[in-house]
Amino acid sequence: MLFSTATGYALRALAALPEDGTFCLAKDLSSQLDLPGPYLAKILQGLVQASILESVRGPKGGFRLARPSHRITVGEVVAALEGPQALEGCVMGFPTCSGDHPCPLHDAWDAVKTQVTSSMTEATIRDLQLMDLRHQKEAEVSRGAGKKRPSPAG
Amino acid sequence: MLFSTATGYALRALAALPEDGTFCLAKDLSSQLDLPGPYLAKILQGLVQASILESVRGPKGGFRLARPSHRITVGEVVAALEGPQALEGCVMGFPTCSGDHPCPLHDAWDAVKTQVTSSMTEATIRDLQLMDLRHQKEAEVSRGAGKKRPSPAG
DNA sequence: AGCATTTCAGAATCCTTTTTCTGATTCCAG
DNA sequence: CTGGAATCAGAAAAAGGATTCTGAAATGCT
Repeated sequence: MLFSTATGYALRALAALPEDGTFCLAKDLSSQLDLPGPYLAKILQGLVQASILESVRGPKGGFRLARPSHRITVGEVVAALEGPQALEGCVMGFPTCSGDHPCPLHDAWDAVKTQVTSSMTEATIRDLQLMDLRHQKEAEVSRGAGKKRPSPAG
Repeated sequence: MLFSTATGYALRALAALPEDGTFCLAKDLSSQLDLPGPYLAKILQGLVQASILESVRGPKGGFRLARPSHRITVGEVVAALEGPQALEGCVMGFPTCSGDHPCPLHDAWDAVKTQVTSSMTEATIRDLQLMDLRHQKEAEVSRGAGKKRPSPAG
C-alpha cells in the first residue's frame, strides 16, 4: 500500500458511514469492517480533530461525517493522517536528488505524484461508498443467483 | 519515499561502488555516505544473497558488484529488499479492491505501477553512478568558484 | 440530582523496522 | 604450521509505529 495502515482503516470506516446524519459507534464500525476497535476509535478521533468527522458523547452518540460524503476528498483524509508531505522526497531516498540533479526515476515519480495527487483530490468518500455498495450488491446477487461453482465449466 | 530506508541505503551504496572488480569495505562505504555502518553491512549481505553483490572475507576482502553496473537494475534491488510484491495491493488498502471492484484510485494507481515498474526495470546502477558523479562534479566547480570559509566574516 | 451508557484521552504492550554488538571465517607474516 | 589482524555474517538490542488497555469526561434517562 502507498499509505499507512491507519489511513486505510480511516478510509474504510468513512466509506461505511451512512450519508445521513446518523451517529455510528466506533465499536459497530470495527466489528462490521473487522478492524481493531480501540485503534479505529483512536483514528476516528484524529479525523474529528481534522474536522472530517463529528462526534457526540453519551447515549445516542457516536461518529458521523462532518460534511456530505461527496464534500470530503480522499486527499483530505490522507493529509490529515499522513501529513501534507506524504509524497515528498526522492523515490529512492537519494538526498541529492532534485530538479537539478534528478535521479533516473525522478521524472516518472514526479508524474506519479501529479497523477495520484490529482486523483486523490477528485475522489471523495462518496465514491468509496458507491464502490462498497456495488461490492455488496454483487455479493447478494451471486448469493441468490446460484451457488459458487468451483469449476465454472459453462 | 516510496520504499524502505534499507532500499535507499542499498541503492546509495551500490552507486558508490566502483565499476571495476575492486573490493570495497562496508566501513568505508558507510563513512563515505554517512550511513550506519553495521546496518549497511547487513543490507549488503542481503544483496549478496540476491546475487547482486559478491563478498570476500578476511584481509583484502570486502564487497563488489557481481555484475557490471549497467546490468543491475533498480528493480532488482527493490525486489531483493522489499519483496517482489512491493507495489501490489490497493493504494488505500481496500481488501475488496480489484479489477472487478475498482476503487476510485484503482486506474490511476495501476498506471503508476506500470510507469514505476517500467522505470525501475530500465534504470540501472550505472545511471545512479552517473547521477552521483555529476553531483560531485558540480560540487567541485562550486568549490573552485568560491570557497566556503569557516568564518565568513568578510 | 443520580445512574448508566458512551466517547475521549493518555499510558502500556506488541510487533516490525532499524541499529548495534559479538562471533565465525579468511588471509598474511613469521 | 601457527599466530595475529582484518572482514563478513548472524544474533542481540533499540526505536518507532501499531495495537490494546485503563481511566476521565459528558450526555440522556429516571
